[in-house]
Amino acid sequence: MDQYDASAIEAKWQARWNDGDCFAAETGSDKPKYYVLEMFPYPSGRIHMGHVRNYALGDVVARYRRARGFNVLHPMGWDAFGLPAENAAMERGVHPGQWTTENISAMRTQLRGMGLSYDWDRELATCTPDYYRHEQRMFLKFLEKGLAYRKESWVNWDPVENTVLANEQVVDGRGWRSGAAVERRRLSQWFLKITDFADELLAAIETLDRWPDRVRLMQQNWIGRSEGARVRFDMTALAPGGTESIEVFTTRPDTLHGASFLAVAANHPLALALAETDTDAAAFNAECAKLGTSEAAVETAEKRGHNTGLEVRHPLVESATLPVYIANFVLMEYGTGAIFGCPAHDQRDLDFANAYGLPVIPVVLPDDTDPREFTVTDTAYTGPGRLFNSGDWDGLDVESGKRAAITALEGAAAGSGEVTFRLRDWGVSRQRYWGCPIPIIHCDDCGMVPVPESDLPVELPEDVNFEAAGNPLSNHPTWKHVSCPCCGKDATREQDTFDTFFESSWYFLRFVDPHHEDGFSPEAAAYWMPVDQYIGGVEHAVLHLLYSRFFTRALRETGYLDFDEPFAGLMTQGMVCHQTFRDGDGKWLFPTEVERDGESWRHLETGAPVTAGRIEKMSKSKRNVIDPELIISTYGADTARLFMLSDSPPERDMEWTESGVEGASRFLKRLYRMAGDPSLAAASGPLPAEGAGAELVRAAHRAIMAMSEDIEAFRFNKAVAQLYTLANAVGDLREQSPEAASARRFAVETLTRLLAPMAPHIAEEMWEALGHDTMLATSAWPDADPSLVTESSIEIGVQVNGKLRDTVSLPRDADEDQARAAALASAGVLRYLDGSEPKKVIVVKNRIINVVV
RNA sequence: GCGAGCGUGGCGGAAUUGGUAGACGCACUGGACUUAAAAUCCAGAGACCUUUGGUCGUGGGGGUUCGAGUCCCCCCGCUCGCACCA
Repeated sequence: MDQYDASAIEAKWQARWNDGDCFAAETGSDKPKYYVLEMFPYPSGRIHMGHVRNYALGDVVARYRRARGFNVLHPMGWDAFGLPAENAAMERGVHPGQWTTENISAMRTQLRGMGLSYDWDRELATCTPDYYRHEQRMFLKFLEKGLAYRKESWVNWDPVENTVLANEQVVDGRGWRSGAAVERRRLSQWFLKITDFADELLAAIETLDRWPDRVRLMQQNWIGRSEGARVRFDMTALAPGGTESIEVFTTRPDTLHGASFLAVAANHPLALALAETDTDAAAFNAECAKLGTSEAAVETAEKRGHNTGLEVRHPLVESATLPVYIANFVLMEYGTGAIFGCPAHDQRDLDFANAYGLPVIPVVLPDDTDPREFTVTDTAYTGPGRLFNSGDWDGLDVESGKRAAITALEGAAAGSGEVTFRLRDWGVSRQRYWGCPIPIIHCDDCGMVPVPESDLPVELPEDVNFEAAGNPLSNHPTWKHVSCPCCGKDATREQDTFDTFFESSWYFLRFVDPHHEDGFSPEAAAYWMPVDQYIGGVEHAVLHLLYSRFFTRALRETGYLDFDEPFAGLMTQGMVCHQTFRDGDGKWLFPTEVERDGESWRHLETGAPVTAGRIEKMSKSKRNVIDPELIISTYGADTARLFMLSDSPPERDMEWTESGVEGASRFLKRLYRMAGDPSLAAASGPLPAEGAGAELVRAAHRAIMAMSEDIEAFRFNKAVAQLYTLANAVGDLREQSPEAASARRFAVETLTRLLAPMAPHIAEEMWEALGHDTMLATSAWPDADPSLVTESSIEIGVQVNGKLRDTVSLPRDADEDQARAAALASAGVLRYLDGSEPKKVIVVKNRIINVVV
């Protein structure tokens, strides 16, 4: 057998798989289905190591399930709308569509070179009208159902580029490209009513038992459900803006008797009304608006307020009144934009009360505390206890107090129990060209008119100009001008496009039926969905994964499908990291620019010393990237894939090292030599039933069992270790006999089949070398014979007083007397017994023997 | 601040319900082969000691147990998520 030539072998098998159409998902199969999906990539132009890891993981699952007899759906596509395409258009004058298409074809070639078992017939790109026309229709259905609406909201506006910026594109308050100070601007935006599903999305998290706890928790926190009460405080006199009362949300209605002030947000309607006549209030509001809500600003900002001079009545205590402040720590975005302050039991309220000399009235008494000795000065008490200073509620615990308060509020018609969520509706409008057009027409007479279904898709115009500032769709001379579908009058198209998360919220449904004229058929969705295993980066823990969960429900409400959860199993992979390097000037260097110099590093060309820095996530800015294409051309795709799976568990960050790649490559070459051993091809006799050869056969069966368990539990690093262990066992069998050769052949064949999901090309080549004319890609997984998995005798540790002193070899399942006798006769125990009887002997079958002396 | 997770050799990491800590790999050391190197193969390897044996050892300290990486309590450190959420 020749030297292992990765590129030739890999090309050969990729062609054969392709010719055999080996990875097509079957329609109408009676096999159980399995849908494995990796988060589809943005077509940036080249794959990076994160992709390699993601797809290597997914392909193991796909190939394993296929071998296990499942009808596997394993598709790939392109999340093809987005900002980088527009930037390329502006910087290089190339059309975003052309740029994207070229990138897709380059990346498709790269992915094909990895030998991933995709059903390429289902490939999709979200930027094609054939894809986005379906989501335009979905949107119109949402609109019909009241799940989409338009309203004014605040956005980050870049005054130089005349466009909205995403939060990530605002750096230190300035546009990332223009450098202009970003303005807050109110714009009419489309929203999807994800909040309608807040309770449902939260409750169903419990059913996602094959999701990482971390992600489930993040979604819970993001949705942020709070139970409490809405309380109305009436003004003592009519306030500016015709304000008769202020509504407040609280989670602690039990502390109402401790209320000593009311505070509203600086952009609360009352504050805005006051500002019209009160210059001090106006100044305060302006100051609050400037402060911003950045982490640092919040941390250092003191609690400040503006006393409006207005007063409200306490809703439950006759004749009691409270002053009303505008306060910088009250947010309009949460609850009602107003709070009542109970300084004794809320730290922020206490800080505020101390700053403005407001009363601090404790109403919750910690257990076993004397009320006369309980005071609150600097630290609010938020723990459990009994109510006091609270009239009828005195003596109640906090939970009972909350219920009593809600009952009392309802009785006084001053409030009621309420649940508030942190989750906000999803704003989907973007002032961008390279996205899906929102299928709405604005008519002066008819208002907002949906584009009739027969006119879909609303396609992006091709001839756009990126030279001018602003949205190219608005600048286009003709595109926006249409006649109103209702009255026929001149009207204009909506010129915003959808947030690109819109496309990724349903692509997994398009894959199940990629040529269906309605996007997908309910039957195909019912058969394939949910995705059995979804794999991708944890950075989508909230956004994409929450949007998709919402979208699935919205599609349920609009009759597209009849289930709730799109992803039954989720695995979040860790990042691929690499050492960083800098030269003497602190400039980042590529790993390909440096070489080892004993213990340290030097520049490959200049020889200048190089500082090796931290191991960090691969990123262009720090240049600590390795191009997958370089690895594949040097070592082959199998090596890259195997190394990705070795050593580190998939959910953890891993370090890409040259020595690690070398190790994986060495191992594959060793296996290749093993399979090419001519003595194996000649071996044809029966497998040995005893002796060293039989032990090797047993080892192979153990490997099948262990490997299967490890793959199913996504412990791929351990699965790789099983391969090494079996390979070592093959090497350890020195016996030269026909029986040994048969055993060796069986072990190497097993090894080859177990290797196939991880390093599929070389496994096929080995399989062929072993004399087979079948393909592993379409072969069944080997079965482990349970009777051969267990070893007949085991080494058991013998402890004296809990410390290991010896080991004894015992038959499996040896009884207690036998184990005890063997232990007491062992040299390690005799040394400690010193002729006397042991106090006690503990025997744990097949595990341990502990002699207590 | 709140919430969650994690601390195991030089490194990545193994270790069912508490039961022989360090599987497997990387790096390392020695040997074989070679004129030599690479590759390959074989062997070794937690630390320390008075080395047929012993002591220590899973971030630190205590506890439960015949027995603790694993369970309980208290600290220390790191990572991630959310963050003026009423």
